Amino acid sequence: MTQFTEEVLVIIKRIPYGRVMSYGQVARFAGNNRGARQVARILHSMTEKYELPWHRIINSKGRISITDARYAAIQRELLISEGVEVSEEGYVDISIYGI
DNA sequence: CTAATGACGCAGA
DNA sequence: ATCTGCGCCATTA
Repeated sequence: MTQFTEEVLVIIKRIPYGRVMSYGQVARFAGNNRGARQVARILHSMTEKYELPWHRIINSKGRISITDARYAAIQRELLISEGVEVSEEGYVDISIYGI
């Protein structure tokens, strides 16, 4: 467990309800402006062990970036259940729901 | 040790 | 909007 990982977990826990952040944004907040990929991998492996709002993390284009269609669908539903508008293609208006 | 991989990001075309 | 190439870096083979 690196310090970066802990920082990332804390940052994600602080994302307010109904808002979203990008991987790169989280990485920068955690002190590593180039750690987007690491953030992605952390979420990929830690989502079931920690109670994290992992669904509030999308890519910088404001789009759901999960390759696994099943999980992508789940994330979309979770966001919608929080009042976030998500298109069929998985797009979110970051100018509204972004940080 | 090298090489491939990927829930990413950004600049170009 | 879509696609490509490059950079990045921990993890895995």
